[in-house]
Amino acid sequence: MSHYVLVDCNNFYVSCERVFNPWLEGRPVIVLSNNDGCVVARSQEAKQLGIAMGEPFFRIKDLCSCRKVVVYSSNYQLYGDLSERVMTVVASMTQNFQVYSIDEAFVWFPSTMSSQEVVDRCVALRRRIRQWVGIPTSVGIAPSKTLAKIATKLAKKSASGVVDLSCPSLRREVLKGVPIREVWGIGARLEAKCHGMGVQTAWDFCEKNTSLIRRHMGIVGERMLWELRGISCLPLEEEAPSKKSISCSRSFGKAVEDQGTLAEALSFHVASACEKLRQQNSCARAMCVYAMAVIDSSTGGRRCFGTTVSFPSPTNNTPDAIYRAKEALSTWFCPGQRYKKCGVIMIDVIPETSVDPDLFVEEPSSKRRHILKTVDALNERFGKNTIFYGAMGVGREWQMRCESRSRRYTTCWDELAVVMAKGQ
DNA sequence: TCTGGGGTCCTAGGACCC
DNA sequence: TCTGGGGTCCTAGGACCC
Repeated sequence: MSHYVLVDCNNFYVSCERVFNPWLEGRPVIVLSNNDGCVVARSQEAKQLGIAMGEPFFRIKDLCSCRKVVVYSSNYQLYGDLSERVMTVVASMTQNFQVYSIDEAFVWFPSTMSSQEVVDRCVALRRRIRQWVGIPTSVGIAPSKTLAKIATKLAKKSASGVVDLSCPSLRREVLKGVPIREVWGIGARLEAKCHGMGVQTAWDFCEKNTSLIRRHMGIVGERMLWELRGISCLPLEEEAPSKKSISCSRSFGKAVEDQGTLAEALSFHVASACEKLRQQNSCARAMCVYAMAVIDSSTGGRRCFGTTVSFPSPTNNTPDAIYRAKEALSTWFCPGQRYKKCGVIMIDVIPETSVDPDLFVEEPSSKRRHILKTVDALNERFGKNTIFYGAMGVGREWQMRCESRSRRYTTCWDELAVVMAKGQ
């Protein structure tokens, strides 16, 4: 039986902040979503204060100030960079691994390795991530990904930070104590369905008849069943597949009412989306351009405006896409609305290599492609938006709130950490 | 005043084809 | 009298994840 391992960074965003601000250790710390909307990461101390994941910030503002909770806006450049460093360490110590999210990686070890060898490797890996990057992790080991998820959850509460669920009898005891909602893939709806079938714990689920689960929960349910029984159905995906759609959107710091500002914000998102397309060597056949307006501030009622534009030929060309987005905007823009958010979604994304040249559309010359590559390279090297299109605007007053962002210590020359030598 | 952003997979049903 | 069998593609909606 081979071994699936999940390496999960503890309270990742909070841990990133603590790397550069050690005084945050032992204190309640939270990190907010974009636009300082809601809570997306909490330190252990903040969890103990009863602050829930996803809680809107304005509701706990008072609690935070009276309990001295340290509040950060999210700093994705910092988190993204530290995530890459963690993944580099994982890659250096393992053969087969999958980056699953910004703070998680699955690792696979062959059945020729004994459980003890796997545990030893995980302990070493965990120690090295902590020492080289400064991020604490929890590691779970099991015969399937779904069980490894459960093992990792237990590891968060264990002293060693590593939990091995390879032993079937141990697994049985553990699963009896795991509520079905905590199983990977069970959300609110499926939880209710499970309760309806008399399933309360992961173990209850394991004991159900396979065809019954198949009937009620489809192929997804059956896979979960086998995974929980220790038969792996979800393989390691080492190559990140290309995205089939790419979306860029943001809420505004304050409501926007004029077309010019909306056009700037949309151009900004189009530029990000095209950059992402080029990064994965893809083009989009079409693009959805939309904005949301508040129609009733008392209920938060919203109305969505938008259109889908088909490109004459699949593209990842920023200026062309900006032109089309502005054209689209003028078809649905409605004066007097208070827009709260806007964005674009690139759809029908295909590999650049499979774009057939169109006889009737002018081919983007190699010169134009070269310009885009150069822009991307400059922004990669000197920081996001070092150079950008005029259509994206300069002041960008529409940008979201991020009132308490920490410095981008590892990605911005102007924001490096400053170390003072102690005077004599 | 006030609630983020970015994705994936599966299924069912309709349209259409041979 | 009386209407097959097998398949694909597309879309909308549902559910979930971090």
